[in-house]
Amino acid sequence: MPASKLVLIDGNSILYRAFFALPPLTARDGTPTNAVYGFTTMILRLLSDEKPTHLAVAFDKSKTTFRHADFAAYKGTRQETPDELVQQFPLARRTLEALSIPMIEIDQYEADDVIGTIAKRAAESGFDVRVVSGDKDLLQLVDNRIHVLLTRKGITEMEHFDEQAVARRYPGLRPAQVIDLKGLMGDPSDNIPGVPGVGEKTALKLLSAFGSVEGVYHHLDEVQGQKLRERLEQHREDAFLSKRLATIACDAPIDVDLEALRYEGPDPARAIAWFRELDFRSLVDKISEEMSHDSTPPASPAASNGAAADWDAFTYDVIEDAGAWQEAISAFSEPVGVMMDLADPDYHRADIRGMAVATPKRAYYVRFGERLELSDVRPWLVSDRPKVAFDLKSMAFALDAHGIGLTSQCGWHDAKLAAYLLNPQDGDVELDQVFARERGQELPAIKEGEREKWLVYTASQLPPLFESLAYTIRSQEMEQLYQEVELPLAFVLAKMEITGFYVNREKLIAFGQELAERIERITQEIYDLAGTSFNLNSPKQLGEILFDKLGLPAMKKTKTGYSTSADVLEKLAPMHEIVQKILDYRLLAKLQSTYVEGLLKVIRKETGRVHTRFHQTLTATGRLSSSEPNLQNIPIRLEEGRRLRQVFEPTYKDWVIFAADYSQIELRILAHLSGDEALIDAFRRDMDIHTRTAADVFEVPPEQVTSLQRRQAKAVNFGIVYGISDFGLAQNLNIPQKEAKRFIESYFEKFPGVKRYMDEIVKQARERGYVTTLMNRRRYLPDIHSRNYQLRSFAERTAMNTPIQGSAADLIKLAMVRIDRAMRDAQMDARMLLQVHDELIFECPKDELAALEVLVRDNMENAMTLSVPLKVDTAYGPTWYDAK
DNA sequence: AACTTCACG
DNA sequence: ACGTACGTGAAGTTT
Repeated sequence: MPASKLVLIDGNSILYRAFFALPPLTARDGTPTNAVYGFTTMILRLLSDEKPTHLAVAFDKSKTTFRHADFAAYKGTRQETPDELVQQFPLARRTLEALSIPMIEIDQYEADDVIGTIAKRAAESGFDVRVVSGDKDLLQLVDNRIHVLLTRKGITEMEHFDEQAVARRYPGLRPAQVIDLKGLMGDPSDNIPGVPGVGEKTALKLLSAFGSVEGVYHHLDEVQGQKLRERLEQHREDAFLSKRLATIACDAPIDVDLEALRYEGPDPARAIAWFRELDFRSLVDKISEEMSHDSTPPASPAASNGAAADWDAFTYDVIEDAGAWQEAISAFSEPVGVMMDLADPDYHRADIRGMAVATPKRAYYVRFGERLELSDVRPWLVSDRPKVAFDLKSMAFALDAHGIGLTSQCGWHDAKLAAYLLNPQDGDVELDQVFARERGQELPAIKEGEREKWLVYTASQLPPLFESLAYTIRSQEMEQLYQEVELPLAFVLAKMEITGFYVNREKLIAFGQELAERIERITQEIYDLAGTSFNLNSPKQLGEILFDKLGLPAMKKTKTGYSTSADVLEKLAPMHEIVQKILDYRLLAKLQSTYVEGLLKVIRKETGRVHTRFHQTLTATGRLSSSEPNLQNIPIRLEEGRRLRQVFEPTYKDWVIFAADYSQIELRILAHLSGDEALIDAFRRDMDIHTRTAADVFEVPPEQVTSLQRRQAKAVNFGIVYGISDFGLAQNLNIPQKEAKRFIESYFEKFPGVKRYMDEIVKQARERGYVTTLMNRRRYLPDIHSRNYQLRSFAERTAMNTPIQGSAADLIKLAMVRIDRAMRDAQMDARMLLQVHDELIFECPKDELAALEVLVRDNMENAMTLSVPLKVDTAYGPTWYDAK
């Protein structure tokens, strides 16, 4: 049994040291945080290095202490504490609260005295004691059980002093003599006088000869040097006063039970939430990481709130009949974690074997079979009893196959959605990553034969996980976004995935055959022109043919060789017949491999439909993405590709495909966010925005805008939304960079509000470390402070783009939730099929078309009230192609 | 697994 | 002097 180890920290001293040692640092609201940051990193370092069993931080309580009664000028030369530091003391206290570290302070005593008193008492009780400070005075406390750690240059580096180390630092000095040393030398920083003319060297010599201040004066006549003797004589009072002032009171009236200082580790959720508030991003990661590695007691992080149950000791009951099920659920009052036991990791083809239902207190595995069917648990699953899942959409999908339709009324929460809102830049994260990051908890690996136990254990941990996440969601004002948008949307998306989109397989195959013939023909033509056959799909081989064999000029290089991208080939097209054919080949090959073959692979035999997956927790901006197949990038720009849309048909004869898309949604949002008068005016007048932009930028009447000018203005508008650069615009328009620069300057002159907004949002990103959307969706931009130009510029463009792109995502998501609800209320048969960022696709019986049009338009246009109107265009037809 | 290219908003 | 447009997914080649 190792001895108990008490670490005592001199809070004031460490905060001062950190404040002066670290460069200015602020939280998003401008509050200075550098001292707290240093203080916190130092404490975290101590926790991992020293592994204390007991811990406390001492603070000075009041400005005056018993020492001022003795000597009014004590610490009289101290500069006023800078305001930036004063502000950080309350933050430091809150930090300690968040880390569950006790604080101690006693009226009329300094932190030193508190530390000295407790240190001595603890040492007597057999503790190993470590005192942490930046103040050398504390060295007087050193003995064989008490060691002192003094900060060195930085803040986390510590010098460890035991008795030998003190003697090395002050040759021949015993710790108890530190006060005598101070008595003779004085200490300008505390305005302790000492004996003038006596410095460290002299004082040490005197003390090695006479042992103490008292000894020195007792043997004053033996002191070498007349001048020194005179000075000592003259300042006898000062010497004794100085020694008294330097002496730490180890008998302060403190009523502290040492056991109350026992340290069980912080509650990671609390710590992380607080560090987030302070914008200590690196510490959020660090604490998650450290805690996930450090699961051994006594520093078990979550032991204090009983959150992290012990895996080895974890037990659960198995429920196999309806009676046991009823009994189990009737006893739950708090939120229950639920994990479905799917037979296949792919939720689109998964069968439900069982279900884990658990809280940290009671845990069950529900096994479905003859005595208990899924339908028996249906009432509970759809009830409003609070339940926490991880990835509700997949659960809703799987349950639908059993006739159980979850809705937003069913009392569910989704920890995955909450985690995504807090850290969208992490992408689609798995359960274990969320536990590690949010709770500092390492989930056990799923071992052979322990699958059920793993599911039940994990389910039991979901409620506390969600509680942490929800706390932070609320503190970041994203509750509405979570409650009213993302959570209900999960059910809408599940339904859309379940519905799927009917694909006419015969048409698709016929289209593929047509493509195959054309590809065959064009391939032969290219080989003839090249004089050799090669792999047309290989940019490397193609580059050799074009640039080496045919001697065409290489315009651009990639990491690995010549670039053969479309924009390069387009420039080369006039120079050789082969180039256009290669472009044509690429177009056809893309359609064939990605769309015809790709789509054929994912048509479900049973339904004749494709069931895309919408990823709700993936993009950094809040958009959805779509995969297997991706139905958000079906060709439209070129007629050749657009024809693919003819294979997407309604499920039933006499139904139609109905499409509704927002007109210029991103520029309208920019108008709203920036408040730019010209832009707002343009939208209020419902003008063609690109023509209006061209008229302003090129200073011609709108009627006289040429098609080239409009095209260029359109590119400028895109550039603005993306976070413009002259280089990017030049590249896009294939014009000189200088000219692009003139366009941009001219744009900002005509739309000064946009310029102001762009400057402001970048500034805000720098100050807060993140940007937000209309619904408070947040994206962190750590690179905004990078010294690397490229990274910093990228972060700045992202700062400009994300509020626009993300707000558009908020808007259409909100519209989807409302449309779904309205369609259900109206008991429509029509179904929402797809979302493509600014448009929604439905299939609809012809006789519902008029009602659907009104319902959809109304909900899309009025999803939010902005300073410009929102405009929606609609269309319908027998196939997706015709809904234009 | 990384790279290139290209489809969409 | 630097070297980019914002957000995605899929296919094919090369390493």
